[in-house]
Amino acid sequence: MPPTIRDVAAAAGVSITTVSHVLSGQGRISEDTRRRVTRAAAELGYQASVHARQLVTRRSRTLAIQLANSVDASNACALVPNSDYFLEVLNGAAEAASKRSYGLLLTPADADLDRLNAFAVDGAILVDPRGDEPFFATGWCRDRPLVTTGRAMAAPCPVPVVVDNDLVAAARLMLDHLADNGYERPAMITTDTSRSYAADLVAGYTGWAGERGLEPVVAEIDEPPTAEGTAEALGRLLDRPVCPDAVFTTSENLALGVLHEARRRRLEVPGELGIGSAVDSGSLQLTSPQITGVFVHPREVGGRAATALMDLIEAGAAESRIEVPVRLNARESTAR
Amino acid sequence: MPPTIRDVAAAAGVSITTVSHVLSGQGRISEDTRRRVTRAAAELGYQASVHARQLVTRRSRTLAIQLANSVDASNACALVPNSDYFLEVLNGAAEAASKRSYGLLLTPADADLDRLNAFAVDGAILVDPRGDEPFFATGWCRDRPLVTTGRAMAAPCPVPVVVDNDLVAAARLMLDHLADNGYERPAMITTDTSRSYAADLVAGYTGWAGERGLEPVVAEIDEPPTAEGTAEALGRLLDRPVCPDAVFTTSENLALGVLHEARRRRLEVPGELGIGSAVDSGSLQLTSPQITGVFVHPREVGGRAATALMDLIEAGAAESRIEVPVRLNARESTAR
DNA sequence: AGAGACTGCAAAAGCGTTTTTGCAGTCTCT
DNA sequence: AGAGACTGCAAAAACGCTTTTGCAGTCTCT
Repeated sequence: MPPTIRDVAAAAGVSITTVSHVLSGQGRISEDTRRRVTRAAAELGYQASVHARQLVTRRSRTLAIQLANSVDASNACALVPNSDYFLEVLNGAAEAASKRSYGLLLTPADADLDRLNAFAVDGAILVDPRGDEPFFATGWCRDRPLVTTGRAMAAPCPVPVVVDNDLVAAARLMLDHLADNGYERPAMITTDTSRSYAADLVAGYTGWAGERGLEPVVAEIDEPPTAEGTAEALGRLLDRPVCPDAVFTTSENLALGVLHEARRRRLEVPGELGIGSAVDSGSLQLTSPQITGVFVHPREVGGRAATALMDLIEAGAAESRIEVPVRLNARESTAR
Repeated sequence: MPPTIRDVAAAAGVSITTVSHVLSGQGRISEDTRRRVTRAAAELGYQASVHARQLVTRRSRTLAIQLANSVDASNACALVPNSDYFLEVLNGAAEAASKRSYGLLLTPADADLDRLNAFAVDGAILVDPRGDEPFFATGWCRDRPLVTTGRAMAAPCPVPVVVDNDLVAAARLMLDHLADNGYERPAMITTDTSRSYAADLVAGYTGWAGERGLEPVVAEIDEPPTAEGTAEALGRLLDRPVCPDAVFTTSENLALGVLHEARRRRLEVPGELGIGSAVDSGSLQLTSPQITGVFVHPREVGGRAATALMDLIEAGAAESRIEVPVRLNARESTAR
């Protein structure tokens, strides 16, 4: 049995109150007593019980974080999807949390309300949720603050803080860039539009096309997005009577899949087909040609979300909508 | 204030003992009482306090996990390094933990002992640690079990469970493959050899070279490994009087960097230079040419580590050394 | 019919902290 | 010298559960 505060008090010849005060730097304690207690604690190797402390302070300095829990290609659950974007959001959140001595808890992907409630967390960050996650159930969000990245479109209750990019504008940025480079018939490949980022991008695309009198051409692929599904979607687009001359994808992996399939079909990129990804990533720079993408500052997204959540926990308030800017990184795949 | 067990007891007209027993399925309770309590709990929206429960059970069903906490290229701390390997280990651990209702806590990268002790975890998984991490301090590992992936070479205390690949054999597998394909002067590029996987690979390489009477040529690059550092290391190797005809790297990112630099130097791969990575990854299949790698089953590594840790926590015992097999995935970068 | 087993529930003892309150004793001032 | 402020510490009340123990009352036997 590890030593308790009582053992330290006995060893130092003081009350447990005094021990607590010394170790937490509270109260008025004489220099002499302070030294005695500190020494006794060190000699016993005393470490305050986290559980007892958390019970009384009602804080755990832990944030739950759930990344759009897709199922990966091998049908294995991926708590952290294999995507630079989520990884960067996670790292941004981790960095911000770390600075204020918070930890990040990856909750089981398939956990229901009861299982979620078994974890001691002060709040949760939901990255690109749909809104049907158990975190939105009253039993969870009544007591603990929630921050989302992207809007939870199916959420039954309002969320106090939403961190988001203006992805409608991002779509326009990319499409204008394609038009500037002489592409006349951009098509779009998207994943499941039940998440707001995909919905926004599609909305941006259809709006833009509408203004120009173009017929919007959108191929939606099934979850989970696979290389085969992407190839098949590209095939559907290319088989149309009026064949698109550029493809705009909602994620980096789709863009990589499109490039791969284009190469297989001996389509020249960027000559015969332009490719642009709505989410930039380091991996888009390692291809040849390198792929154009919209950089959405994922690290900042994660960081702002974590910071807002901690503010909500500690101060009870935070900015309710945080918009992170986007930037187009033009590369070879759209330069003809 | 959320309802407590006392509120439920009052509403159902029973003692708190009975409420606890009903909700946890313990003890002998009549069907009628059971229903009354269940209804009262549901009506009040009662959720047992995690903190109180954890205090008395002394369990949090949470595992700390720390991934070789390097610093990434931009000098930002990366709790989850941008590498398929770590991501897969993490997902493997998450999946295994999820199955048994455990969560995974990413602890602050720079946390000292006191800050680590502020988190309620039942044990920790250290992925490729060096041994100087605060988890190895007596104040931590005395009370809680520890499992490592790879051997913590500088650890002050023995670790109850180590999950590892036979990377000496992995190196030989790759080198034999290179020799079979006609490469005669393989060189090696490695990261920091203070982690056991790099040390083992280097040992495997020098042993293999010694047996064949070859002079081992090893370039070690500084932490953190960058594209520039890799390019520079490759340059050093190529400038030697006897120029290597193949490069064996300790990680996927090094291999990608080598391929990139080789292309820049107009070196033909695999013709003039063979490339093999000691750690396979999905990204090695997206390059052209695709890169040969040794698949080390990272998902299984993470899964076995988490399972062993949970066994240690619940049963107090687990297999002490777990070896995960390796497999060579030969691809275009070594096929001449 | 009486002994023993069984049933259904409550009382109470923790679990190990934090924090408020209170109380002697000592200082400082007029 | 006496009032008031200040100092250094302890007592005790939470925090909200789990779990052991005990105790009536009811059954089941011989």
